[in-house]
Amino acid sequence: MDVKTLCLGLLTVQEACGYDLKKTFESSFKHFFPAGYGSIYPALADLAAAGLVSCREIPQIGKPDRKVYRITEAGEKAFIQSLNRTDPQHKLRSEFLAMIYFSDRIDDERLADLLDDRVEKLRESIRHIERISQQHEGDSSAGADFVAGFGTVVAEAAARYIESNRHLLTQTKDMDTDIHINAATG
Amino acid sequence: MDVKTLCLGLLTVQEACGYDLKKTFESSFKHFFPAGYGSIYPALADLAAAGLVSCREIPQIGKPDRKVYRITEAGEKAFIQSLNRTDPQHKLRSEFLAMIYFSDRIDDERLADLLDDRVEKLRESIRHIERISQQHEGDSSAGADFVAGFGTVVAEAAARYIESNRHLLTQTKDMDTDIHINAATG
DNA sequence: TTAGGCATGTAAAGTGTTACATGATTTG
DNA sequence: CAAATCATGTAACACTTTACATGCCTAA
Repeated sequence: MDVKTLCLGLLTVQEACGYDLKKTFESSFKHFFPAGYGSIYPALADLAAAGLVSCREIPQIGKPDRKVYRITEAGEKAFIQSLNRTDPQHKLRSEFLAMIYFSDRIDDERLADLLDDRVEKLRESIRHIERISQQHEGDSSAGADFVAGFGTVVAEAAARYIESNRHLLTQTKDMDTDIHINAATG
Repeated sequence: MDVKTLCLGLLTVQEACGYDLKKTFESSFKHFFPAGYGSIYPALADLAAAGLVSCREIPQIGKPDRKVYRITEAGEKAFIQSLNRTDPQHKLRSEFLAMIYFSDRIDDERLADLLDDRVEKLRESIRHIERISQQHEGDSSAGADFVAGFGTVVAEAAARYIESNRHLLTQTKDMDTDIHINAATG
């Protein structure tokens, strides 16, 4: 399940050009599978070379030709196969948590900024998911809804955890050392 | 904040060889920053070449020499700097969610397996964190505790979300289409 | 007039993953 | 007798990120 396969999957729904796919990545996949032009365009070229998609060039004025990709029968098969073959990974790589692990080496002001920023990014992610869910209102698939809900729930849990436990990290030590596993209900 | 910087950070606490560091990655960082020998050994070599750590070789019988790395003053400085310079990322890349997005193309049996596996991995991760927290009982830093708690809370939220909403993905449709944002407690 | 949207890509650098290669000692 | 632990690393591969390169149209 790399960017290539994901592009193939999106093309099972609708034909699209690289620019379109990038927008879909930005809206629906951003919170769990980010991708930029640098991976999408090469992916499409590879898929075309492998015969899994066909490409039709639409001339435009003042812009590069729009290359519209459409999935082939071989592509459909390959995608279904990849859904059944792959053992899906779920990888987190958090520089944020790595830093916090060393919080005793960070002064309180900087630490507060780090925590504030992270919470703000989580809240922004939640807003983003809400926004796109409203746009797709009604016409979204069960999978899309599930994935959006997952992102919201996990981001909320993370944000609440940070807010409820950040006091444990400040160097002004008081003796309240309980970790609040159950945060206040939002 | 790459593997290199993280190794440097661990060496601010205690001198260690590559093998030791790998164990620390396995125990404390596994759930948010995995790393294997293939990244750790080259990282140590780079750090030594840059003069950020020194290396002392201890001869052993029947094993390769144990290379014990100790941080230098330049290394301490570089680490503190990296804690203040870097804008920390927090990246998720989930093939699992990508697959679920296309759940309407997956048959119910396979889908159930995918969801079961993910929940089991989340629970295993929670048990893992609990286990290592008990081992470090008392002598762990505030940062380490915070990061462990974060992992637990987020994994629990994810597992509960999956359990509470998986019925929405099965193709045997009943008309109950509510997303359960607030899952059952405990 | 400036920012943002539309539309394509390449090239190099950076990083991580996986497989390979070796081998004694201890524990079950 | 098999598996795990200790202990090192390299090499090839995969993949992504970032910067570069181009340029018009539209809306504020």
